[in-house]
Amino acid sequence: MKLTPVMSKFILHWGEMGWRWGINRAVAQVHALLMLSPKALPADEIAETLDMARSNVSTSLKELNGWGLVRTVHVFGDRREHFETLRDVWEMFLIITRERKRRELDPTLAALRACATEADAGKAETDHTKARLAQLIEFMELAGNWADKAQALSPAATKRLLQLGDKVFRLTG
Amino acid sequence: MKLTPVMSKFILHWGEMGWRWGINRAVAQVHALLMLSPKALPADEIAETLDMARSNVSTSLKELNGWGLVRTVHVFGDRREHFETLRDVWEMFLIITRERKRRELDPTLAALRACATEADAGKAETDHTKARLAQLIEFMELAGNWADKAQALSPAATKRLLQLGDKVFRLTG
DNA sequence: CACAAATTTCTAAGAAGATAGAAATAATAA
DNA sequence: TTATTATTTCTATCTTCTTAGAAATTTGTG
Repeated sequence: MKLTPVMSKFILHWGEMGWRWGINRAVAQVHALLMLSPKALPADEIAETLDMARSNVSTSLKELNGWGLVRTVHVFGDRREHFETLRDVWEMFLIITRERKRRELDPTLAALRACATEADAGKAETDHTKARLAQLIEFMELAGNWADKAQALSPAATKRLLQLGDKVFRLTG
Repeated sequence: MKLTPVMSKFILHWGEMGWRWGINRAVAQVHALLMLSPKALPADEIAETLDMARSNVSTSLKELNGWGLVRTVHVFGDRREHFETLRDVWEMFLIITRERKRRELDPTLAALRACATEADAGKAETDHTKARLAQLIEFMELAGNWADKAQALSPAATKRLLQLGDKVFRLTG
C-alpha cells in the first residue's frame, strides 16, 4: 500500500494524538492506517507501509484486538490474516469509552472506595481527607453511570445525542 | 506533612492514573497531595512529603499552574509561596476538559481539516480517504461543541447535568 | 546595597519504554 | 510427513523520559 502525503500526515498525527492519551504510538499508527485503508490489510503489508518491524505490527494488532478495534478477515487464495478496523466512528467512540471505563475508571473507583472504607475504620484520617475522597467517589460514580448508559445506545443514537447539543444543556435549567 | 497509609495509597494511585492519561506521574502526585491537604503547602514541604527532589516539585507546580489547577497563596511571616488546588471536583473537571480540548482536540481538528482541504485539492486521494476524514471531522466538531457548552455551565450545573442521567438519554428517543 | 533565602533552569545520570531482529511456534499445502 | 509460509514471543539494544543535584536567577530582608 502506497501512502499519499495526506495519508502520511494523518497517520503521523493520529499516532501523536494517541500517544498523548496513553496509547503506544505504533499502535495508534496501525489503527490510523487501517482506518484509511478501504480493504483489510495483512500484517506484513502494514509493516512495510509504516516502515516498522513485522514483530511490532504483530504486537500492535494484538493490542488493538484487545480493545476490540480490529477484526480479522480471511481472503481466498491467501494464507495470511487480513486486518480491518471498525467502519463507524461512533461505534469506535463507544468501544473506547467502554474499555477506558473498564480499565481505568472502575479500578480507580475501587481504589477510592477502599481508601474511604479504610479511612472510616481507622481514626488517623482527618475529616478533610474523608470529604475529599467522598467527593471524588461521587464524581467517578456519576461519570461511570453515564458511560454505562451510553453503552446501551446504538452508534447512531450516540451521534444523535451529541447532535442534540443545546437541548441537553437546557435541561440543567 | 505526615502521610497516613490511606493518603499514601491515594496519592500513589492518582499518580498512576494520571500517568495512564498522559500526565507525568510526579505532577499527578503533587496534585493528589494538594487535594488531600487542608491547607496550602510550600514547595519544600511537598518535596519532603513525597520524597522527591525540590526541583521536580518546582517543575510539577509550574505544570499544574499551566493547567490552572493550582494557585499560589501567601502566608504572613513566611517568604515561601504556598500552593493549593481547587476545592471543587466539578470545577476541576471543567478545567481539565477545557484544557484537553484546547491542547489536543483543537489541534487535531485543525490537522484533520488541513488534511481534508489538501485531499480535495489534489487528485491523489481516494473517496474512501475523504469520507473517513469527513467522519472524523464531524465527530470531533460535535465533541468540541459539547466541551464548549459545558464551559458555560457553573460547576454546580455540571454536576446537576450528570445527575440527570436517564432524562438526558431519553432525549435520543 | 549586600546578604540570604527561595525558586527556577539546566544537565548529566539513571530508569523505563519501545523497537528490531532472532528464535520458536503454529498453520497450511504438497 | 515434511517443507514452507505465517505468526508470535523473547531479548538485547536503543531511544526517550524522568529525576536529582548543581548552578544561576530572582526575590526579599537587614
